[in-house]
Amino acid sequence: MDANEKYSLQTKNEVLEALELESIDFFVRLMSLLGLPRSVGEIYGLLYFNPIPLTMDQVATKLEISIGSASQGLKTLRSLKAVKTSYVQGDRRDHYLAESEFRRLFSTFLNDEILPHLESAIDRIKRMEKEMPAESSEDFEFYNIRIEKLKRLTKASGRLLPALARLLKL
Amino acid sequence: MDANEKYSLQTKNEVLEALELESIDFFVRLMSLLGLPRSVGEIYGLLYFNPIPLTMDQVATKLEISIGSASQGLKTLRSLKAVKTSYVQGDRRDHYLAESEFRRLFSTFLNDEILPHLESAIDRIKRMEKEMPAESSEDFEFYNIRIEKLKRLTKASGRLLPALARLLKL
DNA sequence: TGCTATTTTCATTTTTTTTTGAAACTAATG
DNA sequence: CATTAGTTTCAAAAAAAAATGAAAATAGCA
Repeated sequence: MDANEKYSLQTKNEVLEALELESIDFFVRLMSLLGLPRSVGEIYGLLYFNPIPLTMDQVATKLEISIGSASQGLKTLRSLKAVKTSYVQGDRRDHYLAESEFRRLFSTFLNDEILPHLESAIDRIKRMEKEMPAESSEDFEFYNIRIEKLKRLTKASGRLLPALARLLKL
Repeated sequence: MDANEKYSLQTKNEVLEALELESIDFFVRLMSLLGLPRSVGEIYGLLYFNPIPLTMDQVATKLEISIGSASQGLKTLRSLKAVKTSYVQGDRRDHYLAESEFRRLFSTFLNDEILPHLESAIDRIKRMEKEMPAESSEDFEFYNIRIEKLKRLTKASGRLLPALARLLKL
């Protein structure tokens, strides 16, 4: 089964099918850039171009992934605030819809995934300063410059995060 | 062998050792954020706090990794312009030094890893527009809005890259 | 409350990525 | 130009990450 065949089963509408495929591929790449597994990208990509909310079961069937993957993937997407559940009359299953405001998705991602690293980096640099050789030491200046550069890097990253958030007001 | 023991062999100087360890750990995390393997972070972290250029062999020995990993890792770092080789009198081996200007490292990374994705995203959106349902179609407006949002996303990302580069003038 | 549809969890399997190290290659040196 | 130190390559092994699916947990409904 080649990559293009995978999603071509149970197709009602060739036009939507093509869009869905492009969307899935698009978000698989984007999510993988953010370090998220393929299945998460597939699910988001599928939901993104679906006007009607889908159940977990429908997601798993359409993408031909296990319900375990679907459950895990939707959990990840919920935690990123990248999907919403919508209530559907007379159906007790959860129905999922893509959150199409990327701003929210990215800002959750930045806060959850990047900010903690930045904070731990700041702590680490403080520790490094304590571990510096004596000022009299031959290579003192070298180490000092290196630490200064790390400080500037974290400072720049700190400025970056809000700047990113601002630019993402799409 | 626990994580803290790994690098504590052949130590001449406890102060430098501690700094090296922190540096390695710092860059292992940073590189892994960029999707690069552990060994690449280890090598860069080791070189970053080394006033004296190291040979591939010394890198492999100090980090207790294979020469294959060291060779591969240094190749990756060279391609990212994250290390320089420096000539050492009367020694035919290559001697490696960390490029401590992060600006260069990141700008190579952005150009090599991110920009191509952005460009392929623009192509993809063009394809999506061709695959749109007829304007008369019930869900035309839905699909239209989704594609518009993708366009704005790529446009914002396009603005982001130069903005990042600017902010990284550390 | 008990029943059942739905969802989550997690041990196991599969897939992907990374590392290893020996063989092939390259190039400096006598 | 032959030797050999140094480096790269790449098939195989090891490790890490992701997916599977059955059992357990949960939650809506009668």
